[in-house]
Amino acid sequence: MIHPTPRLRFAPSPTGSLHIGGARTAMYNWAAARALGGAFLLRIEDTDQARSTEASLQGILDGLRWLGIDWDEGPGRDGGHGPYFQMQRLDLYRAAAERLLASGHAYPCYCTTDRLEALREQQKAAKSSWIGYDGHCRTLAAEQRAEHERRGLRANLRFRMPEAQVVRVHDLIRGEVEVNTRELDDWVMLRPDGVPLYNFACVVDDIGMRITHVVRGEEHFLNGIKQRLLFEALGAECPVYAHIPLILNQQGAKLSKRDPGVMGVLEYRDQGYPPEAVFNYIALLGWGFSGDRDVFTREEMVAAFRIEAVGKAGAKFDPAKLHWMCGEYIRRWPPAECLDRARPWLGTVPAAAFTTHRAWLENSVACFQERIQLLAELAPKLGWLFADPAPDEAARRNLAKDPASRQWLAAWAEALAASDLPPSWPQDRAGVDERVRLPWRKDAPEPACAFATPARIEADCRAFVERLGVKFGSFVHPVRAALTGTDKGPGLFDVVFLLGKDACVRRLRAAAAGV
RNA sequence: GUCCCGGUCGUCUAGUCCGGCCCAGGACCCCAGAUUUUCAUUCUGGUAACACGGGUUCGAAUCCCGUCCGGGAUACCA
Repeated sequence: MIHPTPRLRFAPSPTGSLHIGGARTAMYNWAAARALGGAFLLRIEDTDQARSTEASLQGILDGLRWLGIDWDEGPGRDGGHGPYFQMQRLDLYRAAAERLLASGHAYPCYCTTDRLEALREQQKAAKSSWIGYDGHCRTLAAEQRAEHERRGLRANLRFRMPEAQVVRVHDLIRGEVEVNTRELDDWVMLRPDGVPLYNFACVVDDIGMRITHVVRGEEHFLNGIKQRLLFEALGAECPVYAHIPLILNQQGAKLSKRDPGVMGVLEYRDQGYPPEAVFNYIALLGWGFSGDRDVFTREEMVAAFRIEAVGKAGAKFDPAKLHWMCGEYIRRWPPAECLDRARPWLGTVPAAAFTTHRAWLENSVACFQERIQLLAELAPKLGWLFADPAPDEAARRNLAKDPASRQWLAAWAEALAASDLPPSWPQDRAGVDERVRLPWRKDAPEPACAFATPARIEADCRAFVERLGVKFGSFVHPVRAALTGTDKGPGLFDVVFLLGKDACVRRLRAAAAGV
């Protein structure tokens, strides 16, 4: 037969947030669809009415969009195979159920929940090797059914599984696997109220939506067997299956939203994880780009992705590598982009600075790009730019280390007061930062600037320190402490350049005076 | 219990299909060193793995069997 256009789907139930596992499943389906030149659709499996919520739905859609996983068909994008919400497809399930009832593939079951529960208890208590529905209503005669109906009992519809039949499936991940239907029971397809259960709705929709490949978590492997039989019963061709291994927590069990350190996709967004880093990291959970590369773009992933290349073993989620990945991306951004991206987390930065001191802000951010892994880490590191900082413990130590340092600070304050340092925030820095891009690297060409550049500040400083007759290092530490209130941060001459004359002089004098 | 799947450095993995190029490569983490005014970045180096036992073979991480360990499934959830 002619190969149909590949069509893959991600089919979440809106009963919670999009977590790492779901995101990866969506991503692999998406990447496979793109790689195969097919379509990626989103179907919402909202048949669990008790747990489905609108908020969850929105969260899942937002999470997917944030990661850059877009869908060709689904909510908000009609592709002619909708509706894409299962609760809007009830008549389709009803019709399929009628057919299966007529063909004998399905039968009504009048067993009560109580009886079913008792049955399970009994099977467990007896340490039965087999647990499941006993087929009580499987062979009900027509008159018995009529009798039950007369008494007002409402039936579930069950699928009649073939007895002891070996079903052979080819799974893209697992290869050939045989399962005996003996292991499976007659499962419920449809509730009395017409709401379908997972396996049934899934198959009816996969047929209706022309799905060709199903990529999902391995917890669905046995469902795949049930579904294959249903496809056959409905006279439809079964899609190709790929059951991918689970993502594991630190203990090696299925990753749960309740595991410590594990968050929903949107929480990563809110904490300033770059989406492409999260995407990149998640892709690596069970799949490798190549033997020697871990960092790649979405496009590169699509070009390289093959479902069969996904591993068989579960992967543990490692927050440390995710953080590294985030830093890796942040460092690569141009400062302007970093500033824009970090804007939502820069609430403590005076709003005016974004318009009047844009370039200065970019320079400031640039000085920290190699020092952060999450965008949320930026704001706390920028405080000293706007207000004279109170020295932290390390800074106090550096200030107190050498009693003579107060004289140096005072002396350098006066030297700087007489120098051509750029103006301090919020004074107008008139094109200074446009001309001098930070962080300054010693091999970079010296830019033309009306004010002292980091390179000149350093040269002057070294000469000054030499005249003073002290070790450069001993001089620099208290200065940094006085200027930034801490012992870490960008190169000191970037700091002085960014801070400008007034602020530097003021802080050095204050520190010299022991304030 | 039963069925299914898995098991290469602490972690993610390459290599496994078509045995030799692997006394096992890359990345994260960790450690040491270099650069440096701190931190960070960068660079260099290091520690560290084929779960175990048999078998097949001239030769096995790669093939076969068993054991152990781990995970998943066994719903009127998805």
